[in-house]
Amino acid sequence: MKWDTLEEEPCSLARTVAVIGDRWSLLILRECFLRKRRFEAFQSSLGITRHLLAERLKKLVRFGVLRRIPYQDSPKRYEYILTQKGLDLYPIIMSIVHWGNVHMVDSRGRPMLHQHKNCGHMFDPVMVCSECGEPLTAKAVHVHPGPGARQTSPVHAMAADEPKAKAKTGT
Amino acid sequence: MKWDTLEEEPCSLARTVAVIGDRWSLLILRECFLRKRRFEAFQSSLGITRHLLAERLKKLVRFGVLRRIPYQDSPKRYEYILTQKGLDLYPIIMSIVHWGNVHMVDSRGRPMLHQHKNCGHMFDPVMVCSECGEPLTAKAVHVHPGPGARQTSPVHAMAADEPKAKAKTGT
DNA sequence: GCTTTAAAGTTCTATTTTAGAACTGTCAAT
DNA sequence: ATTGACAGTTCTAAAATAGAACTTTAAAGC
Repeated sequence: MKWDTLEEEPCSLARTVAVIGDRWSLLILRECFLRKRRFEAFQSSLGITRHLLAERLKKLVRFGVLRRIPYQDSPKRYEYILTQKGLDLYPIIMSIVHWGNVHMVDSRGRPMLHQHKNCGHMFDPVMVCSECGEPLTAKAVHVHPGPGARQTSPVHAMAADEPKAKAKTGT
Repeated sequence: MKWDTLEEEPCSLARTVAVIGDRWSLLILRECFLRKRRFEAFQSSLGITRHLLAERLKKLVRFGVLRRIPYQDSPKRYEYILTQKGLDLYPIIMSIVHWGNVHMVDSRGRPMLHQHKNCGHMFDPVMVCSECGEPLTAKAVHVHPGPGARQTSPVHAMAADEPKAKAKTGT
């Protein structure tokens, strides 16, 4: 499986991974959510090579996660800001941070705390069911193929109840 | 920044990315949450090279996300199952899937639907505040340095207002 | 008994990606 | 006239990945 085919897989996880599933993209997005917007700012705080940074920014813009906006004209200069599509990545970012908070902290404690402006409290993110509001666990969820599920050749589907099918050796 | 230093950054996102921040790890985890457990099963449904699969599985075991358990003795055979630490990745996986459902679907619709066993409904995951229960958005969250924040030079944690510090280019 | 098959890896080379550093072009300030 | 900031681009060396073949242990088929 190559990077460009990933994006076309009948799997929402694979498609999202095609956009943000590499270390640098996620770190760049962290900076974006911390209000960083400029090439130099990303580069110096991440230590990413300029070459890769340019490439990743282009990719994020191409996928509509960031928008490239001129902020001065003399020498044309641009900054990168999150689109709504990009802002919608917030639950992903927060759940990644939360897992790190719970499972990867050292003795000194959390590097960062989050305060909810609405209620004023320090909080953790919790993922709940849109219908009943209960916290979600893997075991409490049943997976069904949706309308966009693969139904072409019998080659590897990724639905929950995949039979034994596939063995991509046969085409 | 190298992969191994990433794990030691004073940032929960970076530390988590050190564990699961590459395309194959995330796809392997998808399979784990879909009840796949064996080397051959991962390999044939993902099309990952055997070499990389072996390496990624080792890494996930090393970080305590998967446990390697023998399921027969004659020729020793092992399978990989999620630990509690691994199961705790569920919100990350689900929010990735959800973003793909919202922003990366084609005309055919979602590849997969999720049903909550507790309430019986098809649902979407929603991330809420642990304190007030309201849905979270990036703009409604204020970030503070925590006890584990970087404290070497002047305060700059990777909080919202990092100056330019650490310009690796000089002085 | 001999060959094939299966699982779970390991080993090998060719190709692609990434790291690290230097270079480019445009303007403002010194 | 020179320096510095910004947003990149270009180059080579080093690292990671793809793709395929090979290994080991033991059961199954002939």
